[in-house]
Amino acid sequence: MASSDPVYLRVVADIRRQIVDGSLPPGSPIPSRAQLTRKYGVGETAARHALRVLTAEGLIVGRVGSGHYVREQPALLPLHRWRFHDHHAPFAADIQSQGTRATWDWRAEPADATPDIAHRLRLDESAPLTRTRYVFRGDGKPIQLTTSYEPAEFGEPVTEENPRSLVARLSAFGVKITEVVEQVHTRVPQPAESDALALPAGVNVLHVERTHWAGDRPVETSDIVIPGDRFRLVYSHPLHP
Amino acid sequence: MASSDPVYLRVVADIRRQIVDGSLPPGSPIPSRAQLTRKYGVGETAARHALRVLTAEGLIVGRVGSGHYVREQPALLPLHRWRFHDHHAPFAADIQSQGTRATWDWRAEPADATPDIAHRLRLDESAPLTRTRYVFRGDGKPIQLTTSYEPAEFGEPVTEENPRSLVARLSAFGVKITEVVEQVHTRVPQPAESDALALPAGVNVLHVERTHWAGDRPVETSDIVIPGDRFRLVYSHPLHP
DNA sequence: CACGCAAAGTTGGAGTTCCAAATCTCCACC
DNA sequence: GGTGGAGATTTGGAACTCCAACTTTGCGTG
Repeated sequence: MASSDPVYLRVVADIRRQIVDGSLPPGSPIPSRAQLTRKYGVGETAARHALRVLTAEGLIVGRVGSGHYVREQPALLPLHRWRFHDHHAPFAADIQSQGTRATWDWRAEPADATPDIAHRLRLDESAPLTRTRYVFRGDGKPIQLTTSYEPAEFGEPVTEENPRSLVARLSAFGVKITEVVEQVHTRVPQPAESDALALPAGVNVLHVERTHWAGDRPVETSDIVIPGDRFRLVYSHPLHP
Repeated sequence: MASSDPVYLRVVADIRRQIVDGSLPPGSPIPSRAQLTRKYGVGETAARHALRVLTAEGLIVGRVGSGHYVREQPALLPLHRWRFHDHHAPFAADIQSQGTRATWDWRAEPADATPDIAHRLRLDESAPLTRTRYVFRGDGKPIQLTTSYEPAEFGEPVTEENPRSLVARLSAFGVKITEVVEQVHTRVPQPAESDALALPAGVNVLHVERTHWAGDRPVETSDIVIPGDRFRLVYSHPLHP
């Protein structure tokens, strides 16, 4: 920590150290702006900026009228991605095993392929699709947003009366799913997602791009958006030599 | 966008919209602070704050003396997590297929188990371990940090003269690896990681916690840290009915 | 003793100003 | 035509200030 770099970084580094090494456990109050200016001999701007940076990093939260506090880090609940793959809502078993009530709703509607989705499903642009948007909830609060796309020719989307899994629905068309591929990356939430998932500042999402394949033909693809501060994805892979 | 919410958010929302809808393609200049104050009729603080927020979101970058520009979003290179599992450096094949030169170095040393690692390897606290730190580079620049832990009893760590894969090394001890489990989450980089990986502001890392199992015994566990803005993890899973 | 209210403290939005360091532009000079 | 330098811009750090909205605390009154 060179003494040459910005003073606000000195404050940030000092508080961050205390948080990560445990001397400031979750819930502890952070000195107020006024106290920081005195304690570190810096101006309001630097104190304020330091608090903002720590907030953006997700280490602390501010409560208007009260103060800043070390953020309670929620436990990272495991989502076992393959274990329940032939389940209508693979996530439900995991969520419920955590003692949380899992619910979800969805809406299917016709849509035209965007360039991205057309590429993922190897279709022509603007090909007719069925788009289904799911909101998965734990104890009523949204915790996963999924948008699923499949070629319109598979007709009958998921309905209240026909809540069968994808594998079951497609087998009615003689299509046998042979492989699932998931691509995971992380990104900043879009405002709508931030809103829907009630994400605190500075929390990224995990974005899973899942594609079901029947042989070498992609038959369904989804975008799955998950709060990055509350879940971890679990993939297991047996080795047979 | 209610007209009641902070003015700086009006600026943020307007610029963000132009970036995501493509009217401001990567590389385009963003109006300067002075121009923003005029254009939106706000004060310096609001203009400055808006630029800071967009920077933290990773949408723009500032260059001192020049201006702010829409950030070039690097392509998300795929890392196929299982395909090369019995490879000394599974990532090398993927990196090289991208036309990038892959290199790596490492240092093995004895260490005592931390509570976390002890739990993951089902050992007693402070049990003796071999800790190996890898730095993987693409064209010389660090792109992946890995720390691997295995019980000290497996002796002989990876050396220059003995660069065999984990599977091969352990089979010499009669230990046959049967399963690999990877747990993926995302988090803010630690300062050291941010430094080593040269991460731009606002970029999270993907953290993969990988454990190799021999039956129901964990025999190796690693923490793998990857820049979240440049890679996506690819997991594929065959379905056999 | 209990209750309510006022005062004090705190966050977050917003404005203004000053400055160092880097960059860019353009013109004058060779 | 090329080169160098001066001046204008721009970012990023920092200071100070004002204010609305909210929370906490503690005191005084019934």
